Amino acid sequence: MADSDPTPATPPTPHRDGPAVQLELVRAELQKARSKPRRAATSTRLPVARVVVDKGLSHLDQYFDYSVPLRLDALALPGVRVRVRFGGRVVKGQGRREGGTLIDGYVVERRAESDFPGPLAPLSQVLSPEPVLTPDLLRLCRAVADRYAGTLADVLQLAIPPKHNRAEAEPPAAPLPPPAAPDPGSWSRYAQGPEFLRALAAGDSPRAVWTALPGVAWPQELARAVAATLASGRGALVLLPDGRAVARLDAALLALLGSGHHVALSAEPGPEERYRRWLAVARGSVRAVAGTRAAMFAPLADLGLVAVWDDGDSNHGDPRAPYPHARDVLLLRAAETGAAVLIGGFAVTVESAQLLRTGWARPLAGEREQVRRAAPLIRTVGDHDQAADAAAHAARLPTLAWRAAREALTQGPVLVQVPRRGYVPRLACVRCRAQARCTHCAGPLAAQDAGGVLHCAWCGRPEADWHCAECGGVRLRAQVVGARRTADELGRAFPSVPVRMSGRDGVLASVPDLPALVVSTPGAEPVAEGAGYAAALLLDAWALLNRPDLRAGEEALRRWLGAAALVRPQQQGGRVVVVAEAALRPVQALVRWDPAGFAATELGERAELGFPPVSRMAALTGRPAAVADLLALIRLPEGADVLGPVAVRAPAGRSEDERLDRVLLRVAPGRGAALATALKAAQAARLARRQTDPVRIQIDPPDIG
DNA sequence: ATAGCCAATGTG
DNA sequence: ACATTGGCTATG
Repeated sequence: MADSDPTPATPPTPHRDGPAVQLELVRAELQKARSKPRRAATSTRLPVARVVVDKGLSHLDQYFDYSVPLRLDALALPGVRVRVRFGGRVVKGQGRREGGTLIDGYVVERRAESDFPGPLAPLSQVLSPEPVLTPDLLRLCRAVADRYAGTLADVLQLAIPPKHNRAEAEPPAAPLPPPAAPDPGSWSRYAQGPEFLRALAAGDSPRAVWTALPGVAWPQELARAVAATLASGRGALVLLPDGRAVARLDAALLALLGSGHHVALSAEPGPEERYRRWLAVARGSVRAVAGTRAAMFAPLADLGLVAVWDDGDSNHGDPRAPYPHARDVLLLRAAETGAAVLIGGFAVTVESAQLLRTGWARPLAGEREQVRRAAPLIRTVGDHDQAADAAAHAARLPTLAWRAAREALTQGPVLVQVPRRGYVPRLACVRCRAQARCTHCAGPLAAQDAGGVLHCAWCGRPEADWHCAECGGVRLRAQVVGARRTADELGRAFPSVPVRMSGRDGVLASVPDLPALVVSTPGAEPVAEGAGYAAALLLDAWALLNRPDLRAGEEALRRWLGAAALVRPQQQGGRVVVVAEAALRPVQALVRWDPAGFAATELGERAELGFPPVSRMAALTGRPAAVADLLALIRLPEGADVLGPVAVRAPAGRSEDERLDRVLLRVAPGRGAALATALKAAQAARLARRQTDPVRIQIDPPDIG
């Protein structure tokens, strides 16, 4: 059929306009004008290119065959980026095509013939000879698309960075020979640590959930795991929640291995450098990657280890369709390649607890004695006890916190964690902490700037004389005081001590080992040089715990552990004061430094209540009619629950008809794949019926109120 | 999505 | 009789 393709060869289309390119174009046009349209000279051996087009529509999630013009025969190899004409019309009688738009795609296969009965359009252009979509990467992206009920094109967009000519023109570097297996280093603090490294170096694939001991050794420990894997002749991939963490592992890898064995893949170096490094991975020049979530697709061949640090951090979830999660993509890769798995952090997620419970992964944790040796002393204090000292009282510090800070400040820096950045004008009852809500619509009340009159943030009604619906109290307080104001107040409470801030507008990587108050929002805590912080105060802990989220407890503990891990061990005077009720489970888990136990308990509870990750869920969000339409089309797997729909709050300032509904679908463990398939089919059916009002589909949504 | 095709509708 | 518009369809 390709032989009968009568399409004339299309002149190369410039993707960059320069004088030379334009001249070439003119020449080509002239030639076309002179000669009558003639049969395309197509490649003789494998004249058909199977192409995945870069369009995310779910009913277009299929391959399209194109003929390969002779001039592109040698270039249009599997994996290369191409440009094709898409959506044109066959001119009657001639079987010739015209119109359509040029879109990008990738060759996935060269074939002798097509099973498409109609005439094939020719490839318009090969954008670069670089085979970026390798068979392994294609298989992975397909698996991710299926798992998340998304399209291959959407996933490819996340997996393959935009091309950069300059970087591509550089010749590939030869890979270094594997390094020697490292000694265990601080892994010997873990009973199973040295054995884990030995197994990696020997080419085995152990799988572990690693509860990291407090301190700053984890980048070195991850680096050793990478080095051990490289020593076995295999590749290693480590994902971290942010650029700062990537920089730490990068430094540890450099120190352990020197340069040339690995690359850091994060947004920081800019698109060209990022592509250069990605290419170094794709070309096999380096065998180890430390990166942020986009690196979850890094095209490492012969993968020996996939690792993720702090998998509870929300940065590991990609916010773009189809919303893949770094940990889960790594687990897919491990299942496909048989690679070893290391899921590490100070905290343990319920997802990791489930891997332990099923026996799929083994725990890798310090013995009690090691924990005692590494962890600071942790004290709780209820937040009704306010320090008598006037300044401390103004800074809302309980006596114990105030004393701990004052003493520790003679020894070194003190970390103060406050749970959210900026001023948060949400109000709560001083007495019982219940949130102040509108009597009409139950929306949150907010303080109007000067006058002090309360208004509902949802319906805008003023609330003249508020009293607490729970306890009848009449006094309010701001639910969370932001980092800036906390810093101001602490500055007044400790006038002789410098105050530094780390948060949204400026994250500090580290602070010197000198007396200072370091006010930070969770996740932005700087590392304290030297021995670590002398103390940490975890303020307004109740606000973290009261978030209306299934994960509130887990998330609060994760954030506290992250801060507490930066404090000196108890023997060196390290102290943590958490301002929260001691009876609460996450608080107890912090005091006992028992993240794994907490996660196991939490998992048990989720199992009882039928919550994820024990059951699998999907969230459908969209306009009510669209959600109902999709719901009507879906053929749910047996035993599926439909929860909702409930109205989710319309984006601020939008009108009523832009209100969104959300439905949660819940299936038993093991039915997740069936649910994804069913959703994808329903979505495709909707689009085929031209119901274009969008519905967002999220598998395993990270936040489900 | 999006371009192209056709039929229905509107206009001179 | 012809132009304009809206719905429908396939995309190689």
